[in-house]
Amino acid sequence: MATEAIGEIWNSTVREEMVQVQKTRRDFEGDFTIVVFPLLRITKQSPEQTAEVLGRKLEEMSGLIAGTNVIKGFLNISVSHQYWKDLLAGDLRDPLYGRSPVTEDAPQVMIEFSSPNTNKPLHLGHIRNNLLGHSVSKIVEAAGNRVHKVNLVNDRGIHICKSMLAWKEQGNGETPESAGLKGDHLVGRYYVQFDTTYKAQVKELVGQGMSKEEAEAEAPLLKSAREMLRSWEADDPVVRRLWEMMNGWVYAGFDETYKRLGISFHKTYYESDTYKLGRTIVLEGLEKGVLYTREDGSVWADLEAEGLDHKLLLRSDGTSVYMTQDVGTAHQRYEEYRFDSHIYVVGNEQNYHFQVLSIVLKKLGFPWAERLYHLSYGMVELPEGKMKSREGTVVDADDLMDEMEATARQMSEELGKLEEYGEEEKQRIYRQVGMGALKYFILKVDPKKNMTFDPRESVDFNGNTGPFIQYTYARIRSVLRKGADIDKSVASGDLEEKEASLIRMMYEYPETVREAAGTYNPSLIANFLYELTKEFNQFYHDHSILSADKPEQVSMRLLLAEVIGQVIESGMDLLGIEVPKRM
RNA sequence: GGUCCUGUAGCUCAGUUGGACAGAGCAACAGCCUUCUAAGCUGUGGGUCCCAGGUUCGAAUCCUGGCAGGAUCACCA
Repeated sequence: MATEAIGEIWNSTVREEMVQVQKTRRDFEGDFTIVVFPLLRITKQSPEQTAEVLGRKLEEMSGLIAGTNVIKGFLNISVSHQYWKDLLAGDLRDPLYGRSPVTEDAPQVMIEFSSPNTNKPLHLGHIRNNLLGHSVSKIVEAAGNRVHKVNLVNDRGIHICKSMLAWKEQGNGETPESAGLKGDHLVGRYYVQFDTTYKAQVKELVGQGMSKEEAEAEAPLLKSAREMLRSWEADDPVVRRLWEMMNGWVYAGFDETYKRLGISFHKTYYESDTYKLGRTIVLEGLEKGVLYTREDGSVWADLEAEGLDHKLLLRSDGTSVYMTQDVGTAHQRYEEYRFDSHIYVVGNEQNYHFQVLSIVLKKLGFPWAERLYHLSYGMVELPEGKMKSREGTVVDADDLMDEMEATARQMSEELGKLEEYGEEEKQRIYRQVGMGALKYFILKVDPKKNMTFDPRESVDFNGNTGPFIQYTYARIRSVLRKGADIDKSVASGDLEEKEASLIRMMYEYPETVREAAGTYNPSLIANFLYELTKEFNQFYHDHSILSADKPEQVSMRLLLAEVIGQVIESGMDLLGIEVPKRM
């Protein structure tokens, strides 16, 4: 509309992007602002004049505009309160507001996340991965795509053999039941056990005069692990049985952790099934001349034209490497799903890998290579530095969740809330609040950034946190319970500025969801929710809802509260966070 | 050394396609619970947006060059 107005006044055509419409900043009056600086070349007038003239024209043209004001080169437009009221009584009441329907022929998005190793329990880094993957799946789905969540379990290899070996030699038949431990923790313990014994052996060999490198390669324990891997690959039934048993323990443990985190997958792939994939494709590429062979028989891709190095694709013994497998699984998944895009949620330490993967697939002639997207996230660091499993400085996922819930309980008891509720309901609320704090803390940060996590202080329950948003939601539920018999359909009181501002904020929700889906960035939604919640809290503080002056005003404010509750619920759902009805 | 990412208040982080005096929370200090939940609200203090150039009416944002931190460059996954 603004473009038309400009056309009429100054008799020239302007392109859409020359007219910048944005949200008016808080300290100025108005809802939307047009920045007129780009238009000056057309208008040949001062910024103030241009804005004045344009403002008057727009007021004439549209009944929705209640007024305009000009400050420097900024034309602030106030939208009529009637417009906001209509929005409140209309679109905003839809529980699916902000979400696009997923149709039969909607684009298909495949998203791979979690991807754990079966030799140790999940830690804080995995939590970030899992939460991101889960939330992005929800967001992408809310934007109208068909989403397939998949997990690729790294269940084979020398590292798995290490814990198997340690258990075999020193485990005395211990099981999760006999040890009273989650299976993944038990297996993780043997992985550490291996490392300890291995280091002792290396030290001893060095003491006997061996060089460190030599000792590391010659330590009998490592040799046994290699031997075990060979037996595994040769399908040795004894080794396979041990492998299946111990992996079974780990899966049971992971399932528990996943359940607690609230995440799930449509399909799980296992590397033991896929590790040979990709070989055929690579050999075809070799025939086509896209790849080359070295003297020893190994197969390589030359990526120097792309500014990268040479990359190994098949070992000299003809076996696959990680890259080869990923080429294979991507191909397999494309054949299976014909995905329109494929997101890999993997830490930024693998940026190079995914850069290469995409190039190699393109070289091999797959047009869908461009549809792969690496959602790369930063590391989670502790105040004292990086987490190192060998130094015991990892934050275990299960322990962390325990702590969060315990803190939620302690907090709640100190505040003396929930006293009249049953133990079961209390438990549920502690869980929701504790997990809400954890999830929100991680998701509110831009994925690509490294973040520091202080288990003692960082995860707070005040301020820009999950519990703050949950708390606001609980208050909304409370006021709705008390006003349950008030008719919300007669909502027609006058809108105060703060109320209009809340509606305007919600007006931006759908765009925020779209943007978050386009950039795979849940933090946009988290920060949006915080802004909205904070604004509502302020409103709630100095405006009474149930005892407003006029009945229609009570009705309107209740409706407003209800709608905000819905948006919070919807947004938190996209983050994978539950909202308690009371807390 | 090559490539990629990051650098904003004491700390943890926001900052929309370049726009108005750079924002929150935590921490510190001062207030507010007989009234819909005080996990809340109000106020005060706190900034060379890493540095230097450039583009622009306008730069935390874009470009170039530095500096600092992180990741990565395996016949590991």
